[in-house]
Amino acid sequence: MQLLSGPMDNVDVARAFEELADLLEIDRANVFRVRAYRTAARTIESLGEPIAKVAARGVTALEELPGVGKDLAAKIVELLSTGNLELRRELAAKLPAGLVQMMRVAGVGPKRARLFYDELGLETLDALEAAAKSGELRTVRGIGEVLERHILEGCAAQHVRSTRLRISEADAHAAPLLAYLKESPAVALLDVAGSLRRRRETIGDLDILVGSDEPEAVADRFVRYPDVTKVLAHGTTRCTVVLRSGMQADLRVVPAESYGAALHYFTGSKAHNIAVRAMGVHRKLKINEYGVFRGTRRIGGRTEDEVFRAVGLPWIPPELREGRGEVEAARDGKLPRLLELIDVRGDLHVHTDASDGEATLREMVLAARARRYAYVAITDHTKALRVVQGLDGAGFRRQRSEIDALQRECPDITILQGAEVDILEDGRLDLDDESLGQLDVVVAAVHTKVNMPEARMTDRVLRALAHPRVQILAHPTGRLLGSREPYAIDMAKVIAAARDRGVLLEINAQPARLDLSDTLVHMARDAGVRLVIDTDAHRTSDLALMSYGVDQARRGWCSRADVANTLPLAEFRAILRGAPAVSHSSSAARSRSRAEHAHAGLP
DNA sequence: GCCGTTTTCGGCCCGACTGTTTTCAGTCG
Repeated sequence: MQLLSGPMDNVDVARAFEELADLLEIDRANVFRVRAYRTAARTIESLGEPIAKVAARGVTALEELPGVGKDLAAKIVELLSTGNLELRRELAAKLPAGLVQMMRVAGVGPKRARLFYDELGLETLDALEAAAKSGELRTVRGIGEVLERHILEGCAAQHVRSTRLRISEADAHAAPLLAYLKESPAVALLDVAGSLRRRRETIGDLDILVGSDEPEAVADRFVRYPDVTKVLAHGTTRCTVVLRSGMQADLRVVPAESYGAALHYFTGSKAHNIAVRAMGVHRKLKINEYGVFRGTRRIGGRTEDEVFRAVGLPWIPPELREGRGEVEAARDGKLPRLLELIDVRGDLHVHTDASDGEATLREMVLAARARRYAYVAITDHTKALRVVQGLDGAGFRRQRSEIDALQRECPDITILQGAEVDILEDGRLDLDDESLGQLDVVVAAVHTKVNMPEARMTDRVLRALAHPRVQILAHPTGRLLGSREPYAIDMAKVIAAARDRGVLLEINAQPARLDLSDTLVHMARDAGVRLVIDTDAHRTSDLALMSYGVDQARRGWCSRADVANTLPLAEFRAILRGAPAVSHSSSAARSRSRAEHAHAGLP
């Protein structure tokens, strides 16, 4: 952690607490004290609003956060006001920062890092690597030839730090592995668990659960999977391997009567499991991956539902299991009824080869129709985006007549003409008002000059939202997972402006974007902002990405009512900002009505 | 360091695997 010039955000505060937890662990502090710092770090990182805002409401507001008490609330205030912590300075004075780096090496935890420092004086990762190479490490009690080799490999891996994969990539790796396991007659039950089942936007490793009476046979088949490059652990109920992609995969095998308990346990998250098990403790129950036990008697665990029921809860969808209040909401009967893919009736952000799409207007519309959508908005780029050959006013007028012709051919889906209008550097729109007025849907987005300071970027977007024709703000933070951080922008202000002006905020379903993030979705929903889920499709196959957007909306606690493109067309148009009181063109109205009946499965 | 449907003190989720030593500590999830 460094002293920061600007104010600390939630991630900065969470990282500071995590680092403190590492240092305390090396310092042999009480394990529960260490855990308290980690719990608070998770709470803050997944908070729906800036921690500074909570702090501004007073120290009591901080203490109301789960896992934050008097002491940690004071430390948050200290961090926000000074950028550092007295405790951290004290620990740093006696423990080199390199010890925290050493803990990142697989096989090195707090105990060994401390041992290497105390006995060999190792202070950095490089020193650890050198000691492993020279054989010096083996003079430490508990370190043999094998651990020395593992640590050496771990040091090398630090230099090519493996990153988390996008969820779509993890899906692509998981599917063939699951199919391979399913071929074995020993595999009775099979599910992916972990963060992939919770549908997190990025995935660190694959967790696979099998129900079987022949665990050894399943484990043996798993480690023989052709894509396995390394076996890290090979036990009877648990195996860990590294796949050719560099991704780690864990297998756990349990008997069928334990399957639900194991699925719950391995789905996580850790914070969620701790919350559920704590409820079990109150009821004098022991919950582990083998079942729910009262004393030695198993009282449940064949299904997940039995686990939840044992502690008096309804089943909680995996997407909500992040320890962000879902257990309390379930207890109070306040879980949202999450939307589903089948609820989506249209896609409102679709490109064609008129700008940077790969398919023609006709191909995209037919592909949308094949998904049984009631409506689709064609939203090509405007001309300021030079790299993609956007359209100007004349271009959109030409496209309108093409759309009208195609609409006559395809009465069972309503084709809306829209645009993804560039928000210029000063917040003006890249299309004249008259042309904007001709469009059915106006989607606005920032694409250029993405490195502006926060105040200017925020003003820029707020000015665009103030334009009466802007109806949807696309990929609001501009992030690209793994390659570009979100713009510096005050999303609390953007959300408030969207609410006040009736602008819809997009959940962009592209797996590299998933923008808004789950916590921002939650924050927007709480503020009463309506969302739309769009694929930003540039080819027909992209329309299938809608499921990733739905996953993200579910992680943000959205029900159908929170997402505008679950509405029938007439209702969707009615909530669009600046919508006319009565619908125009009678032929369009007729075709809309037919399309909606088709979607609802009516004659 | 947090927290309260038994508690303001005394708990805190729970187990598997590995490498090492020879009964277990450390790490990991």
